[in-house]
Amino acid sequence: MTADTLRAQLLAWYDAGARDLPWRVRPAAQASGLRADPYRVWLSEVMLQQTTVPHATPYFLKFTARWPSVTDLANEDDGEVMAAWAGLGYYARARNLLACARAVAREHGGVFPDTEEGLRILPGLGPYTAAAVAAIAFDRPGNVVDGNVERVMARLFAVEQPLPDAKPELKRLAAALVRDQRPGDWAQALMDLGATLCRPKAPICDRCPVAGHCAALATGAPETFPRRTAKAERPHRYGVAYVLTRGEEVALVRRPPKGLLGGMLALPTSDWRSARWSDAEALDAAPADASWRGVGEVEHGFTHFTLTLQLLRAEGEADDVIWTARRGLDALPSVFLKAARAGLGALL
DNA sequence: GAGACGTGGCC
DNA sequence: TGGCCAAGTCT
Repeated sequence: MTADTLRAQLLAWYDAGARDLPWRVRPAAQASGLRADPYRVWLSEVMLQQTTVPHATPYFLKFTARWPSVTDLANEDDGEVMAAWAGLGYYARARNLLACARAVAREHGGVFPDTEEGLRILPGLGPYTAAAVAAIAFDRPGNVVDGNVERVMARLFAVEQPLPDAKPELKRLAAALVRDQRPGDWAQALMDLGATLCRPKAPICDRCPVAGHCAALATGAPETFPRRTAKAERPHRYGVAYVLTRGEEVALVRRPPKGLLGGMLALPTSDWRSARWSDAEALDAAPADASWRGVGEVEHGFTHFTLTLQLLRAEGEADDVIWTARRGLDALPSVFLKAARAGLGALL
């Protein structure tokens, strides 16, 4: 059958050239009985949600060196894990990571459930991650569908319906290719194809092992798949960030546990709104009575809005802040690291 | 179920 | 340079 031919071609390509990634056990090694560690598979999958391999890899190495097992992670303090995650983004992932590790440690004796259904209940494991961990770590057949797989399906079958409406159809097409044989390798082969050859822009079709099956290639413009509906434009917001120093230390605050940058350390800020802040308004919202002076601004793009942070700097005292040495600033999310650097640099 | 939720790289 | 994009989940 065509589907089985396609599978055989893609798996052969994967066997010959699977990427060597720190959390992966390559097919040849699996043949000698080596299996992937569920903890490492889970950790990598969570870090890779909406995140590129180059960005996630150093974090994965840092986490596994510091917390070699899920129990080690479960026993760590929240602040330490949030600080280690700083810069990776989507911080709800870090909060759920800890909640999941503690659930596995407390309710499952430190052993991950070995089925998709069992995994799906854990915090931070949605349909994709539960299926991926079940397939990769436990060799459970399942339909592992992420953005790569959606793109590959949209191209193989030249799906005209635009994303995100096409998601159910793409998932159905992917399901029709799943078999009981080598489910983990199949999932990773599909994702490797999407990441290396069947890329969003400039796909490398002349090296694709399944180009002969690709309806999008046959149209002459494979890169135009998947179709997408136009996105709404991002609004702009303004806020004031306060860089308060006491000698070599900087005043930080802990953000509320939910919402944007929830649970992370931050510079004190005003509210964020659609209008720029006047000097008087900015002084009014300051966390301390001090000789504030403007030291410029920084701009930062979030997923759903663009933020301009007007920077005010002063030397002084304040209550309810966390005084932090400059070295500790690497626990800040990128937006505040950028603001802190700009504000402190202005003082030199 | 539509919107919230980060970041850095690329062209 | 600014919009697009990357191994999604939660509410």
